[in-house]
Amino acid sequence: MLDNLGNLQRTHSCGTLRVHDVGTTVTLMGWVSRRRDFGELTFIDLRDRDGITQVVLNSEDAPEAHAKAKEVRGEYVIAVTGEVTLRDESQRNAKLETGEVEVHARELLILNDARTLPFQLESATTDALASEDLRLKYRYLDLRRPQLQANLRLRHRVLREIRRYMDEQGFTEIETPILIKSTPEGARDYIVPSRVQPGKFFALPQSPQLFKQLCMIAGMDKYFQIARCFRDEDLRADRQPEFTQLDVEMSFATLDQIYSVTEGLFARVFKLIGVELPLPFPRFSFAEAMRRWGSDKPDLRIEGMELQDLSVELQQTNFAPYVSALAAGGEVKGIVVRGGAGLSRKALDDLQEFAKRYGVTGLAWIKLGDETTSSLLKALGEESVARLASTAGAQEGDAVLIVAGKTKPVAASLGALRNEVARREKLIPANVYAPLWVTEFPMFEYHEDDDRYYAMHHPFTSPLDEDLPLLERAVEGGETELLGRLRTKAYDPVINGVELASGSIRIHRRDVQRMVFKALGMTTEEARSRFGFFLDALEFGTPPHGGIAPGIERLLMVLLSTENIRDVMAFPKTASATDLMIDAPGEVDPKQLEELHLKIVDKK
RNA sequence: GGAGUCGUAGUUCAGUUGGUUAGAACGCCGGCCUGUCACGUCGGAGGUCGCGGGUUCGAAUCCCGUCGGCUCCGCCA
Repeated sequence: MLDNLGNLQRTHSCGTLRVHDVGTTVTLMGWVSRRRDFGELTFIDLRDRDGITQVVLNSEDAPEAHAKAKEVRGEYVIAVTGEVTLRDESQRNAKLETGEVEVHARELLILNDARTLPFQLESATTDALASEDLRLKYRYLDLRRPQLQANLRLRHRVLREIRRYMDEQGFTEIETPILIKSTPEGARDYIVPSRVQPGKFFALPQSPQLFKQLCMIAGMDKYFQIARCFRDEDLRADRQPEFTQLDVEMSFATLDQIYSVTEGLFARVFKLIGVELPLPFPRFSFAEAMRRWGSDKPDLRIEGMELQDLSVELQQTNFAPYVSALAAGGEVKGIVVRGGAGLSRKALDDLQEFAKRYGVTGLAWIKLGDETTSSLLKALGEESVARLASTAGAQEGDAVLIVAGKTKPVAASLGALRNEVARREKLIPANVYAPLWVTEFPMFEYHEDDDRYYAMHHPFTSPLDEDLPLLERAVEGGETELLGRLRTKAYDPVINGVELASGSIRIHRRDVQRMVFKALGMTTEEARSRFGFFLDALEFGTPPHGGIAPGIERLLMVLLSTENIRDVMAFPKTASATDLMIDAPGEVDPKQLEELHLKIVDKK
């Protein structure tokens, strides 16, 4: 039989009672975390979001409540009224915040029962949790775990701090529409059919990009929004189809102003976890970051292990794979693993397999142990190998890992190897936060498959002032190959190897915007049909403006040192973009389809 | 689109030359217990070995397909 709550009110939460509460009568409500039954004496660990309090039920003092406690099972919801008492010295529990006291129940109400849970919230023997699909199906149970509760509360505090800070800095929070129009470039859109306009579709925003620029044109001056964004692309450990960005845009802003607002924001947020970020963040151009770390988001917690160019050294040799890579305009580069001479054959094989994922054909190595060993010894000879190692900067006891090929895969593989080796060899210090800016991203990226240039950031990114003549020559003068050299006023703040935001100064001049569209192979008519409203807006006095958009989940992942984006969202989707709890996406009623003028052609 | 990996009681896992009745721990149910807090103790129930097909006298185990979770590459302006 269940009891009614009636007018009974909680006086405390389960995490708050302390020695100074001893002697008072309290009412607690929560979930039964554990029950320990000694016949005439029963203990219940009562849990709510704040913690756990031990409740004691004694057959002598409160026979009725004690009898009722026999019916109680795990995760039952109960209310307990009783007296707070001090525990004997020997009976205290240092693991509980409330462990110096306990509540002697006078009355117990069973507010609700519970089926046996499909999985144990916390495993008693190991910290092995139930499989993730099961936990996702019963996400509301998984969320009862104190760790996830703490994560969501930090998320709340971060969002609250962000709103405070942005307000202090004079920004206005403005909401923009969720039902907008599909834009062909960029990520795949989630689309929504229109019932009222047969055959037409809305798209969900990948970001409020154009709307925030329009807010600048509207004279709002400083805009922000904590905005949900939608991208129909394949997922990763740090990517979900819908995620949240702090979207920011400001008028008349210089690069330095945006850097400083952003750094101030991160500093404030990191204070929530007691971390003082070193300000200002060091800045590196994209070119320098790629050259030195093989990544546009280098993890600067890892000391050194920068990419070393070995091309010059190897040009002289007659080792065919390297000579031909160099002849084809490629590179040979390596990284030095301090103390890596001890790497086993198997470890090196593993690293080779790892490197191959990034499009290089092999991974050569040199180990400077008691004697020098190398996969290149036969091909190059002892002397060349020794010289190579010294060019790379390796010393006694180190190893050098070497890859060859086109510039991009070489950087990608070594950049990834740097992180992987550091992770495996435990070269990443704990509780260190290493921020930086990566700046001057290229404007365009050449795609071999369809022989054209694509905007690397988005087509509203402003080129560097000094590179504007290049754009003009490329577009008006037909020197298309110059597009690859064009640099932009785009910037990403990176902390611990995680790209935490992305932003740029935008194009505010219509002549420049037209040239960029043209460079992307868009005719005037195409540009008009896609972005006509925006090109119109640019004609009416657009202030210089720029902004940035930190990813809230990424930020929380760094704050909480978790690798899994699902740890920082309440209701995430699986790697195949489904929701196992609500079983979405799902089919819809044929009537709905008909109303929307849709027909399923092939269900497979 | 591609690759790797996992899928066995409610849960986490073990289970190899293919062979009797598929095990352990936790959880669950019942008994006992007045100071436990991962309580203890005695007893009990609980299995479509993800699903489908094949090979075989015989399949959790071998083969093919398929579904699902996770991770990575491509993708993510």
